This record gives sequence, C-alpha cells and structure tokens, in this order.
Amino acid sequence: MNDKDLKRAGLKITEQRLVILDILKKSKNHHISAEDAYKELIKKDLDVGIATIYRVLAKFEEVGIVNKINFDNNMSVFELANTEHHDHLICTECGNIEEFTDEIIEQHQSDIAKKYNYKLTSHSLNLYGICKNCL
Amino acid sequence: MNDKDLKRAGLKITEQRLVILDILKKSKNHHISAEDAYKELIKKDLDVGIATIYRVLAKFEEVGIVNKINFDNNMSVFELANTEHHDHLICTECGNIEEFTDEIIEQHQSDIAKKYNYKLTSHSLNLYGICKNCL
DNA sequence: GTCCGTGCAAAGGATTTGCATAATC
DNA sequence: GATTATGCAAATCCTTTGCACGGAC
Repeated sequence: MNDKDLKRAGLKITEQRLVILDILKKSKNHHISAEDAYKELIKKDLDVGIATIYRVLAKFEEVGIVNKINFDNNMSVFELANTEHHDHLICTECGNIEEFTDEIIEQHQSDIAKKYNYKLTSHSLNLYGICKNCL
Repeated sequence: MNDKDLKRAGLKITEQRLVILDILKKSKNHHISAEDAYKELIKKDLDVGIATIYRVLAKFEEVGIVNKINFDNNMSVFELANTEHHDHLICTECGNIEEFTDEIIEQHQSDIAKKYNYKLTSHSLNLYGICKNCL
C-alpha cells in the first residue's frame, strides 16, 4: 500500500503498520484515537493487541508520520503529519473536529515566546464548542 | 482564613478546603497539581486522602473557584479563577509557567468559531518551550 | 438530626512494559 | 541469523467511586 512512507522513515514494514497507516489516510476527518484504530483492525480480522496500536502510533509520532493531539477530556487522537500546521475546533457534543489555521495567531504566539525569552518548541490550541448541528 | 470564598460558593467550610484554598493562594506560581496539594496537606500533618483532594478541586472548579488546565504530558494543574483570563507558556525543562493574555488571539478565536458556526464554550492555548534559564 | 464531606480501599480507564514468540530484513 | 515487532497479560499512572464514619449547619 504505502511501503514508501515506512521505508522512508526507516521502519520495518508490517501488516499492522500498513493497515494503521491506511486507516489514518482513509478516516473521515483524519483523526483517530488508539481505540478507534484498534477496533478497525479487529474489524479487518487482524489479530492485534492494543499495545501494538500504541507502540505503532508512538513510533509513527517519533519519526514524524503522525501528530498526537491531546484534548482536555484526556482523550488523544492522532492525525497524519503530512498536512500543513493547523489547530483544532472540537464539538463537545458530537466530537466533530474542524481544522483551521490563523497566521495572526501563529505570529502572536511567536511574539509572546520571544517576549518571555522562551525558545518555542510546540504549542497546542484547541477551541471547544458546540457545532451548528448540535445546537 | 477565607471562609467567605467558600460561603459565597455555597460550600461547607472544612479544614481541608480552607487549607487547599490557602495553598492555592500562597503557591509561588499559583498552579498546583492534585499531588502537590496532597503533599502540602500531608506536610501540615493533616490526615487527608488523595480522593479528597480530587473531590475538593473538582468541587472548586464546579463553583468557579479554580480553573483546571491540562497540559500535553497528561498533567493537570489548578489555579485560582479570580484573575482575568489568560493562557500559559510552559517550560518543558523546569516546568516554569508564565501567564499571558493576547487580545488579538482571543478575538481571532471568536472569529474562527463564528466562521465555522460553533458556539464557543472554552479554549485551551498552551505554548511549550524552553525558558531563558534552561537554555 | 440531616446532609454533606471525608478516609480508606477498591475500581476504573488509558497507556506502558516484560517476556516469549514471530516476523522482517 | 540478527534485530525489531507483536501479542498477551500484568503493571502503572492518574483519577474516580462505594461505603461507612465524622463533621458542619
């Protein structure tokens, strides 16, 4: 399927990894939790353990294939890292996720880090609300 | 000490609650984790259980006395809610926390929510970096 | 006295780890 | 064949819950 992605990252090619990659690429909103991935693999009749999911996703994050996003309810989701940077707007009712980018916000974040003499390494901006459908 | 804060919130006054409030008020950077609070109570020779800490802090959040902030490393801290809204800049080396406010960022967040037809209920903006001292 | 708060221990959920087996290169 | 990945179960971390007791009002 996408052996290249894995080879490029210097990872061994296993079916579990390929399938997880595939799920990430095909999932509707491109955001999956470890459990979501686990259920998908089970559906595909793959005899997989949840530990493998976590290990694969951690490895993917390590080599830059995915980003991990932590939400306030202690849930984490993973998304492919091949898109440009963006932040998230989450519906707390239905879980729908919108991605957005805002140059001004990005710029101000840099300015703030500079102002406080911090070397910025990452940031997390999540907006929580209720989407149109749920209102 | 500050019975008023509790009475105003309609909470019964107990020693545990008063001491936790006190710790929140006196702590250096005004941010404490549940475990920090627990250790402080133990130091004061109070025979407290960690469950109480969580229950007290949850109650405090419920009535608006504190805000809970979730960091990406799955750590949560609590801060008094009596200050005006602000976001956080965290040093990933030493754990130091700076608070900042940025009107433009706030404004853009509202605009984004509006654009996507979301009713914004909360947001979390955390900047991670390395502070001057740790560099 | 009623109700709420607490301590303790046990349960819970998400994630990680140890170890032997299995697969990739 | 050496090394890395996997499955399983057990362990871990943080947080929550059930229950009986104690304290606040």
